[in-house]
Amino acid sequence: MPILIPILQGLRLFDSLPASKLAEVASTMNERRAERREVVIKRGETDAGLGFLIEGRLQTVNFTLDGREVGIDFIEDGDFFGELSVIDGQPAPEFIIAVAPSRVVFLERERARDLMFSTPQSAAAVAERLAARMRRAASHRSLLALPSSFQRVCAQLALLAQRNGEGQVVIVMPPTHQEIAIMVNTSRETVTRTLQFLQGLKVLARDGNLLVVHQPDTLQQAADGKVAPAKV
Amino acid sequence: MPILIPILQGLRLFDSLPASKLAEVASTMNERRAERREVVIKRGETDAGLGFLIEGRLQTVNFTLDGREVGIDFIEDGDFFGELSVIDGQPAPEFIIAVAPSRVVFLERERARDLMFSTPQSAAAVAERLAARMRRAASHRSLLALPSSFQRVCAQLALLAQRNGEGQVVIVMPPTHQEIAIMVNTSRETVTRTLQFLQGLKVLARDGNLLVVHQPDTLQQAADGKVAPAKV
DNA sequence: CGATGGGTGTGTTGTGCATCACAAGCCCAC
DNA sequence: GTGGGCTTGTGATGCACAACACACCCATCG
Repeated sequence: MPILIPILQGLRLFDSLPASKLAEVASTMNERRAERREVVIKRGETDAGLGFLIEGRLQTVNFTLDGREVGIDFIEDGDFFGELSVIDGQPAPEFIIAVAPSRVVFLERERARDLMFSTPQSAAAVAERLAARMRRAASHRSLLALPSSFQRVCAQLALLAQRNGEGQVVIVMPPTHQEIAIMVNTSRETVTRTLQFLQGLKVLARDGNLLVVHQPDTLQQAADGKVAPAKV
Repeated sequence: MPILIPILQGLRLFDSLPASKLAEVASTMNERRAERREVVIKRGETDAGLGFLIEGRLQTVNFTLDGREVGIDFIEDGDFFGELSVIDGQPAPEFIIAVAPSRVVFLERERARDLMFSTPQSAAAVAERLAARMRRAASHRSLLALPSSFQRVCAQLALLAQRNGEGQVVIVMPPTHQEIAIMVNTSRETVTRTLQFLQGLKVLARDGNLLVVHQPDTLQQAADGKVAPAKV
């Protein structure tokens, strides 16, 4: 799995590891492919180990008692996941589901723990990753406080957008309306209507499996409540 | 500050530290008192260091662009806070405010970092703490997905409730309605109405600066949507 | 090539709750 | 005490949006 090694290095977890050791670790990891909607880690599992997302996109979701889906976070390629159970040995608090065809590899729990805490550098790198996640969670929490669902959808879109090679701002493999809806506590229909509105303003345009953001600034203004659909 | 030492030990961050070293660390920490509504850490600060809450209760809050308050989390006594900036050196993402008269101590940033990552045990303890926070954040996220604000208030109350010495379930130093409201994305008035309803059912009762939960199970059912106020 | 099914687009209806407005407690300071 | 500041209680109003119900689109697959 030669392609794996640069990816692992990119994670900074393994900086202090000699290349030979890294290769050995990589050899113990088994790759797995996940299609859309496939569950990668089930809630309640304890031994899934530490996962790395090579490509694709995952979403952590939970379910309320009444069966409603709740989206917690998106995991983009290059990130890891399932670290909570690795760290504290407790069951996974939520499901992790592929929202795009994905390639993942797992590192067995004990091995991952050893790597994480064996050196101060790697421990610090792990802590930094967790801190980054906490910050994401906090900003997402603020997003949820936006008064109108229209704003929340726009803000979430702004978070998903990235600048690609040609200087365009795009959302690759856009999640379905439903998947966006559960992230921002709204209904699928409201997401549809918001996207319709934005496309009407030429802020967004669909292009195959790419969602092009033609006016990132307008999108941001919409998230801030400065642009809103006319009231009927 | 002799009382400080058992508290620090309780945090498990310092398990691997000899008592003499611990005493030395404790001596570098300066205690501070914070009254209600006082800001303990400002958003944007980078050098606050690692804080420990000896007694009282803190709340991490943020503000949306339009000036609306957003409650992120409550910090109970015995916990630490401000760890994100210590770990990654980035500015604090939100404000930390005392919601009850509190005593806090701070450990200077570099020193805290050293302690956190000097040994694998302490690094693991830190990671476990962060993991616990992530779990709290995730469950709070699910709470926010509850369809009715009535349920969200009840669920938040259930989270705040603790069993005290006499086997009663109580909420000590209950936060104000406003402080609860911003935690669960609702209005102060709705919190008031919910509490009125629960008191009418004798589920809750006010007793000085104590909120007694007479029927914890009913409270939980209310959070699950099984008990609700009659529609007008 | 039609069938199947997941995803998307759109109108309608009802209601939960934010918002406003103000009254009434409560508690601390002076 | 008594005043003045936060906190809590409660009614009236309007509107945003969830929920429902269908139509339509377009992949993919036998």
